[in-house]
Amino acid sequence: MLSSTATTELDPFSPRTLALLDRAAAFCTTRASRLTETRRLVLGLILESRKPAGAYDILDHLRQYQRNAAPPTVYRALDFLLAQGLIHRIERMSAFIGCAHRLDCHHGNGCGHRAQFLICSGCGAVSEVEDSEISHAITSASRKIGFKPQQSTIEIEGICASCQQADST
Amino acid sequence: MLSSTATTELDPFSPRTLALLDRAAAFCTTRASRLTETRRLVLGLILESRKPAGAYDILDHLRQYQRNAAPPTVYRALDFLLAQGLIHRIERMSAFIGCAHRLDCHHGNGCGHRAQFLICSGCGAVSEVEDSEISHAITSASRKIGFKPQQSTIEIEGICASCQQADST
DNA sequence: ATCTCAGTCGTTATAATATAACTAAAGGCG
DNA sequence: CGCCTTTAGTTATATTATAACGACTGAGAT
Ligand SMILES: [Zn+2]
Ligand SMILES: [Zn+2]
Ligand SMILES: [Zn+2]
Ligand SMILES: [Zn+2]
Repeated sequence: MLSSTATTELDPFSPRTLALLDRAAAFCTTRASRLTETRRLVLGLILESRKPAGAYDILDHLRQYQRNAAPPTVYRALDFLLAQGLIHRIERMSAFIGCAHRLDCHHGNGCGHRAQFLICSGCGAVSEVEDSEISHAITSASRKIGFKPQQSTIEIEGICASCQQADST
Repeated sequence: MLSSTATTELDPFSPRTLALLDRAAAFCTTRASRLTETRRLVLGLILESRKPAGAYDILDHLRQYQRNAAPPTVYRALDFLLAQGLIHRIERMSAFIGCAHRLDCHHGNGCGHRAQFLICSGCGAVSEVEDSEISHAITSASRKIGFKPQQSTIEIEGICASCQQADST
């Protein structure tokens, strides 16, 4: 599930991932939270994966760098990363992806967001979008019945643009 | 997790549930699918529960009526009921609820629908709604990036109306 | 009537995901 | 340093879900 583009034992990540990890480190500094080595490795492994990474996939890869890693090692790191908003959990897949918004956008760090996820059943890729129309519709539908929404899971399964092209050839 | 309003060993369900089971049986007849005794029991147990029922909760209760029920017994019944659209799986809870639309509405049986679920973090109740604004927003957001949506998981966690009242007293 | 095939179910074992509980080490701070 | 909080190691276990295989059942076909 995780791609294997590791270069060295000591610094396994691609330049892109390293840049994102630097952003994550800076972000954690501003929040006075600690991106420890284990947490950084877990985030890096998630960012390297082109598909959502399962906890035990992450564990397998983590063990290349920390021999004695165990399930709690990974789940604690995941809990931390979720709490910081650096990753998302995809419920339908029991798997985790990096937050595109937190690490990739140019709106500045720390702004909250309400994301939706488009899951391609062809290639398994998941893309994160932030559509205000969906968010508003959810808020308004909730209000209609007196429900006070706090957190949403929006996961849309279907076929991504590139898989549609691949099919039509 | 399941309420215990069973009346007799042989016919454990409330009048309301019995009526819904009758509808389910009629619905299955129209589709030439078989609502067997085990499947009927599992659906009944789900309908009796005021909260989403986990597979192993269902199993515990099912064993009162079928001593040798095992996990596959329940999961097979759940697979069938999901395929018929008689229940939904709530991903965030790994649990199952009856489909309000299929069994309760007056639009006639067999019409598909795109439901959303409001999960109360106070009382654990889940209500199913069908909001076209949300559905349209999802379709339109998907189209914007060339994604072809097929199936959505929309789960909104928050506080239901009655829990809000309870808090404010 | 019996054959056969698909669908259903019983049974056992195991896979996959996640957490509890306790101990030890590490880091911030007076 | 000594104290306290956070983080991590370790073992065991809980929770959710499926694989695999054989037996039974019931509806048509021969
Ligand atoms: Zn995000
Ligand atoms: Zn795709
Ligand atoms: Zn429904
Ligand atoms: Zn409530």
